[in-house]
Amino acid sequence: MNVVTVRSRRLEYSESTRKALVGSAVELFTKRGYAGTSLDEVTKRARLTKGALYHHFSGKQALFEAAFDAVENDFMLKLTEIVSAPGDPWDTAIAGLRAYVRVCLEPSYQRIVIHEAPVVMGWERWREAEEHFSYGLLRSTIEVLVESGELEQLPVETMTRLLFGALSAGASTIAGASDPRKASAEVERTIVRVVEGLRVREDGGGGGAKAEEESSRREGRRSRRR
Amino acid sequence: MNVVTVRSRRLEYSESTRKALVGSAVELFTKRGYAGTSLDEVTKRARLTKGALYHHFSGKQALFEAAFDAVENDFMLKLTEIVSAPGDPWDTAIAGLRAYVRVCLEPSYQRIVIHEAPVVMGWERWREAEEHFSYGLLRSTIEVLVESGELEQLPVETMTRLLFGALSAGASTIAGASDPRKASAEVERTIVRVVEGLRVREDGGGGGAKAEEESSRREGRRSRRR
DNA sequence: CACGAGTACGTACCGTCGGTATGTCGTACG
DNA sequence: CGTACGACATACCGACGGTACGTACTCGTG
Repeated sequence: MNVVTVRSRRLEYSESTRKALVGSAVELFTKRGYAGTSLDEVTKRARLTKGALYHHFSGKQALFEAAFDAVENDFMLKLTEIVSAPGDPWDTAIAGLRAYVRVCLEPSYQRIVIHEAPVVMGWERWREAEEHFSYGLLRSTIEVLVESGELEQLPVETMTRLLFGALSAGASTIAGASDPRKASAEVERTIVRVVEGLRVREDGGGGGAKAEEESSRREGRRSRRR
Repeated sequence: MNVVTVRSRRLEYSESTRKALVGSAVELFTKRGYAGTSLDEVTKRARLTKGALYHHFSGKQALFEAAFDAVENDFMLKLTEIVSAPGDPWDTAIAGLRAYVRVCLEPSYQRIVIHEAPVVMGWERWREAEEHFSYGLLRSTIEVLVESGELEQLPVETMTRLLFGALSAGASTIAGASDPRKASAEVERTIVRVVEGLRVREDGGGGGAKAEEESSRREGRRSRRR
């Protein structure tokens, strides 16, 4: 039984055209946005026709989602290896934050993932997709920090959302700034400061007082939610 | 020269149809989004035709911006009076935060202002428009807090952007949650905690200052505790 | 009151674009 | 070597944004 079937030439061609379509879509969606991009443009740029497009994708939305996945996969590889690197969890998390801010400078990520996707795919579906990418990454990072006692005991889900929103806004700020380098530095500094504001302050006798004060938020710790 | 011209009957009619169009647009944009709403639908719902629409607005975008302005004006009135109320700046700011979270529960604000507007109007134009509304409000609030020494000395512009992003994300979270009331409470608590993390730590003894801060419902806390 | 002017719409139409139906060509396979 | 199927191309449809033009009504003026 030949488990590994010989890659036929047909499949190779097919995959190639598919990649061409997605690549073209990423470029055009980045440049002109979803509504501003016509499928004829996409196929023309890929030296194909709508027939090819509708053979590989069920429609414009599906093409967009493919482009979305492509962009996400592209950028998330670097981030995962940064975040999952060994070392002090706090430091690696901060490093991840900085790296993410840099990722957000990429126009394709900026426009497709952050701006257009929630509208095109619908907010719910976008959130669902993001679970596998940057959002999930941020979430797991926060989870680790909370469980290791570095971060304040707050609902992880909510905290992730808020931080994610702040990061996205920071990304937009940088991308739209007249001096991106300066903006990038400011965003980095501010976001790091925000996160440090959420850090548990271990001070001599603070531990006891804090344990008392956390009485109302026990659930955030245990419940895995759903 | 008659500065106060007599309101002619025609102008009254005209204004009425204009309002009908905007109202219809707000409803439909909220329900089906920008792309999912056809102008024929909008005009039909307002018992008019495209002729009327294109007489009052230059196109679909302009209609959307009118709807955007209407929604913003509607909700920002309450917020401004909350934020500009006399009293301890910190407390009123926190109250404003809470109020804003509640505003974000409104579907029209959620969809039109937060989600669709940046894509439809373009991010730059959206930001510019927001200067006159919620964004500007948040910014001036933060400015006051920084100048009064309550908040950490960070770039006001950047801090506003990040906080605004966090708030928007919180709004989205609430709107998309299966239990909006619970989500709303969590978002409120978390965002308040984030802001308090940015508060200047006036301490004799490290973080001990936050010992009794748990309830966040201390109204009469105007003692600056220097 | 007559009347011209201009505004506030309605109607018919055009171009574009997403999507579909159908044709065609090459490759794998018996 | 024929045939079945996958990988496209081509032609076309309907919906929708936008435009051109026609019309009725209002308002100022003599």
